[in-house]
Amino acid sequence: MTEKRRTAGQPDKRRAIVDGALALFARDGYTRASLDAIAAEAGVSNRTIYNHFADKADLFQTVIQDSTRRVADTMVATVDRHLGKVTDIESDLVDLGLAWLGVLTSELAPHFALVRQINAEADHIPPAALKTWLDTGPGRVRRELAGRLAELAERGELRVDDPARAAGHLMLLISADNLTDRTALHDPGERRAMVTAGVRAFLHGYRR
Amino acid sequence: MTEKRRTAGQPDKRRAIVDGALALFARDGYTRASLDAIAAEAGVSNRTIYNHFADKADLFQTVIQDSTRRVADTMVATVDRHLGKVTDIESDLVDLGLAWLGVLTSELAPHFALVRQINAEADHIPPAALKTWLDTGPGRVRRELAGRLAELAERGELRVDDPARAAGHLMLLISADNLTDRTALHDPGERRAMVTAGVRAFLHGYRR
DNA sequence: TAATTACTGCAACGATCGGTGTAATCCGGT
DNA sequence: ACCGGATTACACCGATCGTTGCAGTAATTA
Repeated sequence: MTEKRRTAGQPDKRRAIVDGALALFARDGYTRASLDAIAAEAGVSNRTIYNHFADKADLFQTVIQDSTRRVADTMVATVDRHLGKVTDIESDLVDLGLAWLGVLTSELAPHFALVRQINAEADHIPPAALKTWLDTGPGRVRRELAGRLAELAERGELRVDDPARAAGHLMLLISADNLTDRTALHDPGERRAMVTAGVRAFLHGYRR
Repeated sequence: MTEKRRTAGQPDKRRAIVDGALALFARDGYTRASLDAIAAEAGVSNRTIYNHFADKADLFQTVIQDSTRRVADTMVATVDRHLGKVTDIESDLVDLGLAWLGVLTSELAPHFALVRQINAEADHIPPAALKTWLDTGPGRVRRELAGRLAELAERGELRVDDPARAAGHLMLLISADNLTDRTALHDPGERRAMVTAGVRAFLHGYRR
């Protein structure tokens, strides 16, 4: 044996399958996305999919784990890049928010459609898999952001009782319109307005 | 003719169908929910569904419109009840938040699972239907809440540049954990903590 | 009473889909 | 040149599903 294999089949085929499956699962959902369509999207035979994965559910969970790890890596790096050294907290948070929205509309965009599928399909996903996704995906990003906010609190820049909750609030406020009018994400002016308003709300609130 | 009919069939059967379809569409999604299962849930013959609706898509859109109107009515009434006369803004907002979460976990809960299905299925829903849903559902509630916040701003209680955006922020902060750890919604202590933290963030922000 | 309407149960059709078996082919390693 | 695993195309099975047709029945109306 020349190379140790963690999984069956050729790695490039496996990658093509996972990528194609992500595109179709994200757009069509678990039930509507057929394995024939996924095979065609991946440029692979239907039969080959079963050489790499036990069944459709196995492929789905693999796609979730793979895409989640990639996006969480990017998100964590984005948080560290913008909150590693903070000079002006308001403008730095705005920059973080703009970078955040940049990820939402990047080539990683299908992942967030997949997240919507997960949220809709939660009752039909094994609880253990849901737990793993929550912990390695949004949970991990939130912990990273919470740590940065705690640092800023120790330096006296912020007043944060519960860093994890504050991180959740900031994530929501930065991409507020992502949950209602998603078309706003593609207009640069709207993006800036949404982020600045979110950051201002996060910092100052609406009292008085 | 003794009574004018806006739609075919007997009204009670129609109501049973729409209610059963809501339960199954919300839990299983559009594709997975079968018309046989919906008919069984409604205590109605499969064939009767086609007496009231053209096809599955027609039923789905009807369910969306029906459930959306009901929930929006409840939400608007909740907003008016808690923000009609405001004495202590912080405690009144907390009460609104608790009532808000009460709706999320009430017998109207299936609606919000349906909303998750809509968000996942958006690419497969006619844009006109999506627009109508957004306008008569969350949009309507947000406008109502924005009007109340604008009142409070005029009275000098709040500082609000964009009432619609502020309303969106408040809605997000009040039910922050609804988008990640939905199990927190069923623990009274967690609910109170989530709402109070959200309201405090909305009013005061995290600066200093 | 007669007629209209709605509901029901059942069968059936065509299509789609997940999954499997099989035989042929391709390709890297020895 | 040989071998073994990987890939492919194709056919197939059983199940599910949306939808329709049809005949019978109950209820409401003229």
